[in-house]
Amino acid sequence: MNYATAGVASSTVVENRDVTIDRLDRAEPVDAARIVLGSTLVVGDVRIRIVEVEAYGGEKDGPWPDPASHSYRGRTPRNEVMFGPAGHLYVYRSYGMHFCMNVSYGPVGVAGGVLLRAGEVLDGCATVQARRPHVTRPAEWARGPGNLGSATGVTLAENGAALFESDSPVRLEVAESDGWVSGPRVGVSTAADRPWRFWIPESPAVSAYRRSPRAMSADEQMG
DNA sequence: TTCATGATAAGG
DNA sequence: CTTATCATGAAC
Repeated sequence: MNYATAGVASSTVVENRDVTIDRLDRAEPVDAARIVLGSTLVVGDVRIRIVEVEAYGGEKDGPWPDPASHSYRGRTPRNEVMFGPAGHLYVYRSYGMHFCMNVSYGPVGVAGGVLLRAGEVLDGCATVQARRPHVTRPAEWARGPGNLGSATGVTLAENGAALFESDSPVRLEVAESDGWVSGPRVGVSTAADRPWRFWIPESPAVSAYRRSPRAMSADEQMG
């Protein structure tokens, strides 16, 4: 895929809460995605290193119009969290059966979210294995956004959780990733070629790229 | 490679 | 009411 670009990050230091929230509040979509990539998601005794994310923008009239975003057509009960303060968890039910997680970014009133697509289970393996009894390979426990939701046990009950508060049921510990790659987003039927998917190339938990069958290719658009 | 699954939201 | 969607696992 010729969309791929790459970069190298600077450190592996875990940032403090206020710095992280401030960075997310001011972030553009691709900045927000790079902040979240490489961080550790903590739910109970389960710790998962996020190795694949996608940036989603917001409203048609906002700073990052994105027809593939749930918030493109305005505020609804489902996407409310995307419009709230940065650093909160937006959980949605995908295709009626899976729970997928996003990290909100941008100032209050401006919608934005980073979809968590895959991760490596660092701790709580027994808990995850119990939730995913038919999956034996650890690399596949949290590969794909629906599987990540399944591995963590997160549901709509955790929607809106403050990811940087110590008493939150879902938390995020931000650290810089060693390196990253970007390419087109998965599964979206519009703006599919926008290179807003980011992943850590050496990770075995990165999900396979699967373009939406409804997404028009660049060639088709040209006629 | 295609299909069933089935909540949420938009459009007729 | 009908159709599309930030997906997955199983069937073909």
